[in-house]
Amino acid sequence: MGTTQLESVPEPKYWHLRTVLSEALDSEFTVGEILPNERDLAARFGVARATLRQALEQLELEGRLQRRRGVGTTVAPPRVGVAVGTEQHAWPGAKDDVWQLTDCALAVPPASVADALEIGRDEPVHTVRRSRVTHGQPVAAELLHIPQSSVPDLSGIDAPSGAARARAVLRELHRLELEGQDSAVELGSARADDAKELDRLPGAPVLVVTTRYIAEGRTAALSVATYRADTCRLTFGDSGGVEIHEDPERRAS
Amino acid sequence: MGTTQLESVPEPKYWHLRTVLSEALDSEFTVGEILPNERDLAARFGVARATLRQALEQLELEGRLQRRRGVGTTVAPPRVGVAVGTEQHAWPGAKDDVWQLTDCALAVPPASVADALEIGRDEPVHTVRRSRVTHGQPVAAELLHIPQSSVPDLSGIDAPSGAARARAVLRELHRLELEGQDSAVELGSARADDAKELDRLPGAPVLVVTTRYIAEGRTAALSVATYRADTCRLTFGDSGGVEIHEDPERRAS
DNA sequence: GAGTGGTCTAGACCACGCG
DNA sequence: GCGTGGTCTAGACCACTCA
Repeated sequence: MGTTQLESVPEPKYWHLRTVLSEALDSEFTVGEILPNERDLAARFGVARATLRQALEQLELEGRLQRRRGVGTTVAPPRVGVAVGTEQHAWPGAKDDVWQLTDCALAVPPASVADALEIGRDEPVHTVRRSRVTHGQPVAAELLHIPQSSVPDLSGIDAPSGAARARAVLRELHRLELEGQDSAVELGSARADDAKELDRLPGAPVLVVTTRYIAEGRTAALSVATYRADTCRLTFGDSGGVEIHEDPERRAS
Repeated sequence: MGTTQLESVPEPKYWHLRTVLSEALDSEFTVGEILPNERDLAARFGVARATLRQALEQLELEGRLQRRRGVGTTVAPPRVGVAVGTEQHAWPGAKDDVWQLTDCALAVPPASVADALEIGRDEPVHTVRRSRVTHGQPVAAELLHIPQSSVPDLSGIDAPSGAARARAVLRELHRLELEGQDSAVELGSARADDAKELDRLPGAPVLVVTTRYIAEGRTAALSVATYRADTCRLTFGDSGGVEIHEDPERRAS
């Protein structure tokens, strides 16, 4: 390890502070423990509160800290591994699915969704809202867009909205044969409604997972799932959720 | 771009500003165009520079803007899709691999890497450094950790380091039969050296992809790849890199 | 050297959770 | 009502790029 040396160009205070705090978290704090408040910490390190906050923001982004207004700053537990892709593809809402259905509505989607579904921009689609909870914590909010052509036989469904309607839409969707799926992950920021569902403030960093479900040679459904970036590690592949715990900043290499 | 309007709303100024700027980017700017400088923009919207910067930071996180010290703020192109997982698993460095080998060294890895490789914490491993370039831009830096037990037959390799040695190590690794692999994605912040390679400042948000390569019933290699979160969309599955372009903030839903 | 974004300060007030 | 983190201000200076 031992890398701390004089540098021709001094690093920013907040960055140095981040390192110092990070090491303190490793050695002197336990998960869930409450840190001193920001004003005290800033005074202790002899910096302005804004500078201290910059360091805390970094650490929060890295999943080391959790801050809550009106409460305080606590040491975060290690990120939870959340399986988002498995070897065997499956429709959303298949059995042993971890999502909770919350709502369903028929409406015209944003243009980007219409384009991905390869439908007209004025064509309404069924949009199922789901949420995902792990270890008692909300980790993701999802909008699942299903064009009417994928579920043509929805007659006899009387529920105009709500979880009952969502179940009916998914049941219809499952009649199609799933031919494939692919996903993309990118960084985003939580809109107000997602933020609320994820128990975060608007603008909080999220990992946006966009999944296309292919059936009958076309995109039969499109999922846009918003995961809390601070608490989640998304796992893909054979052994979803199993213990890798690589440190995302790799301080000690 | 509108002028001095900022009506009193319950939402924070910087958030509203972000929305206003985002809409202006959609309608009044083209990719690569230079925005007015921060001092002018702040004055135009009647806010302090720090507040304006908070809005710009959000937009940069979302991949809408690119800021460079000494130069200015420009409108970013859409994120590039980067394939990081395919249906057919393959060793790193196999043919039609997009990575550039830069270096290789034998050293004791960080504890987290040793644990993931299921080796002793004092055992040295070969660490290959690679970088990935797309469309002329650096998008990722990787450390590939290979325990000595995976490449037992490295005699006759004289190069003590450098790309030549890296090639030799990978060639040896390919003699094993790859049985499986799995990946995890999480948010991190760039260390100084990765930041330099990615042409970003330290602490820049990155997507850290950790991949375990399984051979002979154990973890034969561990890759920790750091992707620029502002410019990349990581794709998994059948049709890596093909055109989905979901907006990560989904403004218009 | 001029102009840009990046860092930092020392304050102020606000919104929220909880007793 | 009090303490917390969240927002905001109006400055200052630094580091960098480029003509």
